[in-house]
Amino acid sequence: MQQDRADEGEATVEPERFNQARAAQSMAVLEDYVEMIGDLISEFGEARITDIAQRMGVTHPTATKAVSRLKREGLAVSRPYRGVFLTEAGAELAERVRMRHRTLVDFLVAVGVPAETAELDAEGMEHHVSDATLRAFETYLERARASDGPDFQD
Amino acid sequence: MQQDRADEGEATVEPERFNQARAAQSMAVLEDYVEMIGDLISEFGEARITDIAQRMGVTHPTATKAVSRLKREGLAVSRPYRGVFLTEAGAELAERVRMRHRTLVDFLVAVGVPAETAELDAEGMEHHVSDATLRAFETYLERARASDGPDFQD
DNA sequence: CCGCAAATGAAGCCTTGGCAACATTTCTGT
DNA sequence: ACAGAAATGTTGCCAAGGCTTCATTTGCGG
Repeated sequence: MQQDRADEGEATVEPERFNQARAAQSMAVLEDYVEMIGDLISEFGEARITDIAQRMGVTHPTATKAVSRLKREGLAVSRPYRGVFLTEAGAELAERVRMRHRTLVDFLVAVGVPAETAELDAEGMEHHVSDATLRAFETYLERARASDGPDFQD
Repeated sequence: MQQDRADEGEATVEPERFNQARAAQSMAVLEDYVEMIGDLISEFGEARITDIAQRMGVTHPTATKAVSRLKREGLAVSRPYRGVFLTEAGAELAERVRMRHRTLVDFLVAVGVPAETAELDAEGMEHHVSDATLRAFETYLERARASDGPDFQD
């Protein structure tokens, strides 16, 4: 293919950016479910389809489908008419997701985002926060806490 | 429905969070395309399907379908075998998206995220940044610039 | 002005993630 | 112990956003 116009140098790397964002997006739902299942297990010892569906704000067939995918990906296990449980990989992912979520929310609040908004935005943003960025947030939080930021309300 | 367990108070609002994230997600692709089309129009005076596809990192039928959706949503116009153009609403959205993207990247860099990473992460994150959060970022940037941040490497 | 390559369109397929409707299994209370 | 309710599973539908393959239109060079 010859593009006599669209190759100002960046056009070559540009697509990669979007592909990466799309990849992150495909993990997003899995992450949400895994985290939610982890929460339910912590609270009740098991995660029932009904509870998952309710908390995720979807109908139960949707939750079932998601769980199937989790099982296929080796993140969860379950038997018919029984609760859903996380595999080791699933539990690990859940923990990572939970920590990332917490860090992001704390960070947003620290830079002046209202707590409620931070919670809402974090839900969507978190899946796109890379390790490098997360580390930057953590560093920022440490410094902010150390220097007791002027207008930080933590 | 009666759930004797899953109503610790927060279970009622929880789903809303996810619904909102899902809604944002559904706009994400549109936003990307609109911004990209805006870029192409700025550069070449029109946006050709081929160029759009190339920059988005997708095949041309995918780009065509996306443009169809944009047209349906009243964000773009086009005639068969001709370039794609933005409606007023589309141009407005493109501008908003572009500014939000820029603010987010600047902000990330300001808090210590490496420039390249910031660019990559922003691509996914931006679609979930609410106006309130964006304002907080802007405020932060203003202050940081004013006080010439102590340990910020800008 | 005509042919051929490039660009665009059209059709059909896949997966994901929603949904509703219906079938089946568990569980619970009498 | 059993009937009805609740939970779960199954099936089939839809739209979005990918893809490939094939048809058509543009537009350029000879």
